Amino acid sequence: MSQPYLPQSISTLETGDSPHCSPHQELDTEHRQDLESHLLHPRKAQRMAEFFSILGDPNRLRILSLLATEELCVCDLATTLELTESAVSHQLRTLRAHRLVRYQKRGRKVYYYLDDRHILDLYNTVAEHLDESRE
Amino acid sequence: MSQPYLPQSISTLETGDSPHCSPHQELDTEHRQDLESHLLHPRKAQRMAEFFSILGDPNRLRILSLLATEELCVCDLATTLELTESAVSHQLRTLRAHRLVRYQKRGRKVYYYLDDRHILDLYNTVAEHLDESRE
DNA sequence: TTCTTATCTGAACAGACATTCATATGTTAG
DNA sequence: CTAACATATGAATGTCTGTTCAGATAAGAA
Repeated sequence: MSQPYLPQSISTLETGDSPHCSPHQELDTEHRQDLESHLLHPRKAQRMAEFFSILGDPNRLRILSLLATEELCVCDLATTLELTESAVSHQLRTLRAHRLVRYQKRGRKVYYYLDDRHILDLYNTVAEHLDESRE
Repeated sequence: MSQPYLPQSISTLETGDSPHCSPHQELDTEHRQDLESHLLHPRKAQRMAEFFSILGDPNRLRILSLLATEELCVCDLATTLELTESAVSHQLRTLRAHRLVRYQKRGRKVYYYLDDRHILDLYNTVAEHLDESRE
């Protein structure tokens, strides 16, 4: 269905000799509609971006790496990561708000655990990706 | 091998009645070493975070969504996304620097295309994830 | 009750970052 | 050559965000 994204596909793009970006002569209507059908809707783009942004912090990733094995309380996370308990709590708040983690109170401690195994899939996919692209 | 991450695993954590976070009585050495063996190394955490951060911008995601179908020049991207060509160029610079896209000059235009199909996998995984978690 | 402990929260500060604007580079057409 | 076009780049600006600090809340211990 969809064209390959490699350079060889250039030929499928240029449907003639007319350049696209002339002042008032843009993409022909047909091609333009085709393009926009593949374009990510702003709302979904926003939600996906927010999701990726949450994983875009080293300390949040390290928290998740620990919670991937077992649930932990704030203080254990803080000591293991060598971070302030406040900093960890703030990060957990973010992770909680976006449903990446859940928590369960036991006594005066609060144990956090991963909410969704999908996170682990993503986590592993990227880890592998980075391993492949050297170092 | 690894423990499940669900609340039920609490019992496997507490190896006794001694709380973890007492002032000077932290995690017992054995458990601490076990934890740290699963902890993401700061360097790798940093690299993974940078990678996720790149996907953490709506306009970059929209650019990628278009390049997923076919390669495009800066001006076509700009008009389709209704962004300044300068803004698009800056974003492409970022995507280029982190090897998410490549480019090929043809005449005075520069055509960009995805560098790696892994990006699409990630993209789709998250898209599905967000679809599942309602809306 | 009072005193710790564990966590949370809001404000404030600093750093990162996306866009805009102006300008520079490079390419094709005339 | 010059003019128009496509893209790249640097500085400046406004916004977002992660941490720290101080204080609040809550729960067990004495």
